[in-house]
Amino acid sequence: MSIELRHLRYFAAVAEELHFHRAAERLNIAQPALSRAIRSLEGDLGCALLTRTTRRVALTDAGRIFVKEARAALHQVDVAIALARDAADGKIGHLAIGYMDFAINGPLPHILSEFRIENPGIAVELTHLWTERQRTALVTGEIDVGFMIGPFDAAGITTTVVARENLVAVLPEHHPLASRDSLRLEDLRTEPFVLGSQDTWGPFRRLIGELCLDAGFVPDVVQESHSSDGIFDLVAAGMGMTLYVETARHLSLRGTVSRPLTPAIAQIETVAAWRTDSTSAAVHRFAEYASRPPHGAGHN
Amino acid sequence: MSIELRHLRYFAAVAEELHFHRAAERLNIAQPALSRAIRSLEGDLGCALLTRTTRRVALTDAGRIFVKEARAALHQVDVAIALARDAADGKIGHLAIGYMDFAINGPLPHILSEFRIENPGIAVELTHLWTERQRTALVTGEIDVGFMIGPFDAAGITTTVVARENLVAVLPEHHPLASRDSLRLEDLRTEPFVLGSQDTWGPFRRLIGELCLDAGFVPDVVQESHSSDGIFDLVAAGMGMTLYVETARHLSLRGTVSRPLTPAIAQIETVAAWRTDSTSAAVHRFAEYASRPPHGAGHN
DNA sequence: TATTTTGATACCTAATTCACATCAATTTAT
DNA sequence: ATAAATTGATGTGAATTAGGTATCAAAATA
Repeated sequence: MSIELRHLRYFAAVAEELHFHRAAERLNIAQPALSRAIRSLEGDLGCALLTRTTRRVALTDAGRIFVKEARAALHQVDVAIALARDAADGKIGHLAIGYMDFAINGPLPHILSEFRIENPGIAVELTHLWTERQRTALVTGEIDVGFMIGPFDAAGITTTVVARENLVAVLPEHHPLASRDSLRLEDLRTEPFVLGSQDTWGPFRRLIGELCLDAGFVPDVVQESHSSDGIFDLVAAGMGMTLYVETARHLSLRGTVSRPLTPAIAQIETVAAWRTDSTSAAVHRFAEYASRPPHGAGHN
Repeated sequence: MSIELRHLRYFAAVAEELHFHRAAERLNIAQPALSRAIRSLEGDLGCALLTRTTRRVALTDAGRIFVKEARAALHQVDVAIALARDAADGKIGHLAIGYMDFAINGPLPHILSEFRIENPGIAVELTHLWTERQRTALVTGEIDVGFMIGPFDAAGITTTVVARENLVAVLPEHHPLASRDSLRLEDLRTEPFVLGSQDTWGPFRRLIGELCLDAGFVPDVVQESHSSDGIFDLVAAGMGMTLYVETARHLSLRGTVSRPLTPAIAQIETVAAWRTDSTSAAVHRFAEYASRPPHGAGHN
């Protein structure tokens, strides 16, 4: 009735052997079945592909062109099959990742570079999103994986902690307190603060607020910024000081210095999160990398 | 057992509708058959293409990639079918044409240009071959169509006359006889002749020989050349004169002049020839053009 | 003239595909 | 909360079809 891949496979074999018996042997079928299949194919096409005398088989012009195109079609099917399997194995695919500042300045680059080297077939797309925004992005499928401040509880979302860091105070380079090796939170009672904006840095702002309250004061926020860079620039400009995660040490080359807070009053968690019911093998594969204990530059 | 186009067609429909019942309707089959076919496809692939709840159907990553590739495969099959049919109709194909000098200086360009304009899908390959050589080339399939001096009789070869021309005498520009409007063959009795070489211009040489003998002399051949250009160059250089078909008038801009032979003692036939049993639709199509009566510049 | 080669045909069997009826799970409506 | 509707999966029997064996017919070869 209609043309199937079987017909193409059979015809390709006949076109190569130019001999029904040998072609049938190669296809592991009997010669009459092959003869009939080819005739049926010709019938469906409405044109002859072969000229057969009882002694010789030859391709017609149409046959010559058809084998070429049919082979291409068969190859394309093989490609489709191979790619589907690779995709199922998570060898190829697409991954939309959302991240916030602590992640990109912390564990994310390392996780990402390892992942990309070992999974070159997976295209990764990075989007900067504040923690709260990632919640909806995960649910809508806008992103497959999110990196945000923990703890992060949401129905149907699985998380794993990728970093657990102490806080540091970040001060202008020439600030009086910069001469000390470490600081207590209470020492900052009267200092002007530069912090992330309330709307985009919600969870971290709330955390800072609680810690300061525990230390017996309300921070005097003199400036806000949406970005880490903005905050550091303001600190460097002497507008005030800020609290950040340890990793900020790496960034202390812009007129700021960072000093550990002692005692270690809080551990800031950065978590990776993805939909628990995700069918994406790429996500599962990535989740493994995110769940590995941090290597090297960790702090213990 | 093995993946067939049916599976791809079915899956493409499901992937578009994301609904088994609607997809089945579009495919004109019942829903259970579709469900089973897709499961069988997934089994063959060894991976899931769809996630189905009882209420919702969604593509997996593998499914997303597989539809794309499967669609490409289906398209390639359609292309194969369309091209095979076009080839059978002679809309596309390949044509190897052999020609000798009279043809390329005569009717061939016109036939060819009409043919190529109206059959842009057929690739034409031209080969210069002397008449005798075309006989074997036709049989071996080296060429599909030949243009040569007629009559041309060979088993299994069909011919059609594409030109029937009178002879002209071609003289050096300043030759005494050039002053006359027309010449009789007898006038050339004592002239030196430049003719095509015996081995490659066999039929024409024999013809000239017979005509001269009828006129009561044997031509004094002082020079030979394999090519028309070579002959004309030798004539222009004053080595002698030659006989050629009328069409040579078009070429009389190289120090030669041509004068009709009167009375018209011979009609030189140029014929097109092809294998009678040719399966090539391109050949049949071309044969139509060759068999059309010559237009325009003909002589009657 | 006999033999071999090779594709086509006849006939039968086995596998596959499909449709109908039905089920089970889930969502929607009342 | 319960009934109804939606939707994909499953069971079963029927029909189509692909394949195998035996055989034929034509052409080349000895």
